Amino acid sequence: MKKTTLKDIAKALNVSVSTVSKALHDIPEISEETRILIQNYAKEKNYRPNYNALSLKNKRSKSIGVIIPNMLNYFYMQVLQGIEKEAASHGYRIMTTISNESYQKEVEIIDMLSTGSIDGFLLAISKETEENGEFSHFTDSVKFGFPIVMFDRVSEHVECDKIITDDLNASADAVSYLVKQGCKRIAFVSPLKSLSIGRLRFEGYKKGLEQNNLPLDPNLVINTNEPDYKQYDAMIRPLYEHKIDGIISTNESSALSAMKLAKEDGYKIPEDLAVISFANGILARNSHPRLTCVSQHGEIMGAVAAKKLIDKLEKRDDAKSFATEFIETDIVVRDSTR
Amino acid sequence: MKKTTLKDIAKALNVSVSTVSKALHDIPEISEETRILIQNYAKEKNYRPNYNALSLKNKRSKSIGVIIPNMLNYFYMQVLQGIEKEAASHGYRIMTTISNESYQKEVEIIDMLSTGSIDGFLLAISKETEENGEFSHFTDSVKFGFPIVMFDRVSEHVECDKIITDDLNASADAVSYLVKQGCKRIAFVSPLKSLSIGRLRFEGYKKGLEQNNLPLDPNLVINTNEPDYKQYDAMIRPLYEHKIDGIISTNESSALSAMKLAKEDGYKIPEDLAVISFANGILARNSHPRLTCVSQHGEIMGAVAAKKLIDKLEKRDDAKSFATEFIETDIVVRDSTR
DNA sequence: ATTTCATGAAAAAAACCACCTTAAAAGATA
DNA sequence: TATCTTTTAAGGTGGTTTTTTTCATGAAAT
Repeated sequence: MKKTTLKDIAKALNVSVSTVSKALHDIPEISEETRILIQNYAKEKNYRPNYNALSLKNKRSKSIGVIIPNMLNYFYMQVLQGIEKEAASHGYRIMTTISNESYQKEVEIIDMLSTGSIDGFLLAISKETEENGEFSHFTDSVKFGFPIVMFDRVSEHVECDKIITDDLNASADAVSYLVKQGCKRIAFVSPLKSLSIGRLRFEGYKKGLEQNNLPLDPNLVINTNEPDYKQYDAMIRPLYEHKIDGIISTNESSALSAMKLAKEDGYKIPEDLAVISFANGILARNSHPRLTCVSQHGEIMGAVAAKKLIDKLEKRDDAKSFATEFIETDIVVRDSTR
Repeated sequence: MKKTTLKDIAKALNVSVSTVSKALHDIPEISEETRILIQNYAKEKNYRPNYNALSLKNKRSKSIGVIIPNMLNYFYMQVLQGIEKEAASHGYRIMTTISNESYQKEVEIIDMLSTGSIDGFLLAISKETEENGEFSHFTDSVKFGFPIVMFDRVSEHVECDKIITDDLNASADAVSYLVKQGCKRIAFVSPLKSLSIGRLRFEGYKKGLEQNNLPLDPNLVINTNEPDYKQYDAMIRPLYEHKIDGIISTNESSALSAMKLAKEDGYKIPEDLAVISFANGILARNSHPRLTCVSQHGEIMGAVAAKKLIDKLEKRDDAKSFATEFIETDIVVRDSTR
């Protein structure tokens, strides 16, 4: 079976193509009689306009390109879900791609999608790109009329809208939260040193200590770039020789590693050691004890980012001015803190 | 800045549009000199043919529509990752959508994408659709020339290619594995009663018992439809009054619930109770004890499904004949079994 | 009362979007 | 003149939009 086109309808009803088009758009120059006739027939044949023809004519595809660094990440999946829902509710479809943390892949994706397939990008910068500081593929894309809204992992070197977690303050708040629990020697554990989020969370940690008149002890800081598990354990273990009573970790699995090692060293959680972690994913809900988290609201971040891009595409938002929006965090208290 | 079109190049070099097109396609009837000139200019201007124009002309978009019931599912994300990689390697892009387990959403998605946006579908059937047995949107789609390859959750009522886990035999194998560990009273715990995978795993459980000459004790079977956590705990708890020594669960969180309750009842894992679960996700790797799993190779499933669809689209595969392919499972041994 | 012509509605035709294909024409060479 | 190369022009993809054409009506003129 073949999809019905305007031409098919025109031929069947013995009218011209333009008459059909106008009738379906309720344009008044078509007589009531003809219009009803055409509309009924179109409905009967389940007519749907061809998307490619529309895109070609309108110079916009009502599609959004999404670049995710890594799909096996609960937070990004929440963001993606938020994007998909928001986009769908505005009649946009999304093309999902994975950069796999590779700069080269990012370049290829942008090149491949900048051909009328999409109207703009939603993306989180890959690790490699963030490390090598090469952002011209993004700025070029914007120059060629494909607006970008970055989420979570952003760069100050690209002029575009950005939606991020207020990592700095969230981190500082986490410190304050632990202090209220009575913690005095709070460690910071992060494998995200080279990412902007890693830096901000570390800054927030320092700010939090300062706000609470606690000293910054370098012995209590593990700030590194994704080591393998064994290395990581070896780095974390010495912490426990410093009588710590609180840990802030920038991701879930760090927190789990730290808790595992702490238990081996005889710490009781949360009595001797309170643990709070960024990223409120599946692990946090299912760990023993269940993790207290700085919850990042990925779905909201995705929805906000999508909305922002769509506003830009539909000119409800000034194309020349860019804003950075912060998504609030919550502390979800579970069993790893008192 | 504006994207370069064939017309732009033609005007700039003072030749006709078709000359440019032919030159870029290395068609021999264009002179060496002209060809080089045009190709260089095109490269310089970073010319890319417009996707919509191509799709319109060729009546194919080189895009695949993917319908996932739920994004916050590690297994489906592995599948999606496999799909994306395989598709990208063949020059296909994917449009990712979420049915959110809803029949209505599924219908809308198919309707929205069957407009030239995509050439075919990769999908896992939503729970609601599987329950109400209404599949005409799928069969219609196939009739209208949009082939479907189903993965994981499939239906025997739709004629199309299917890629599934060999759930029945995987489940039977899991029983045999536990029996080899010395288990004699093996329980089956599943919240997926109404899904085809749930049924098959239960069949496999029964087959496995039979193969090992063990009786089927209804007291050892919890087969239900997604209860809430508390209900579920209440259903599982009575198991431990029946002196079970093994558990097969059809999903990770069931296994974790069961292990939690078992520990509360004084069972030691894996000494008193061996636990094996379907779905080899993040939870399994991070639980205490770490879960032995029937690993499903989601990425392979995605890649195989994508390959199958692309073969069909490019007529390397007979459009009229449909096959069901099984993806092998492995048992990944961790600490919840001996 | 008949013809003429303006008016306006309704419908059809044509142009355009960017690209590809193919048939035809032009030009060069033998 | 015939043959071969190179270029041009036309037509098609499905839709929207602008321009043209058609046709009926009614008023004014004969």
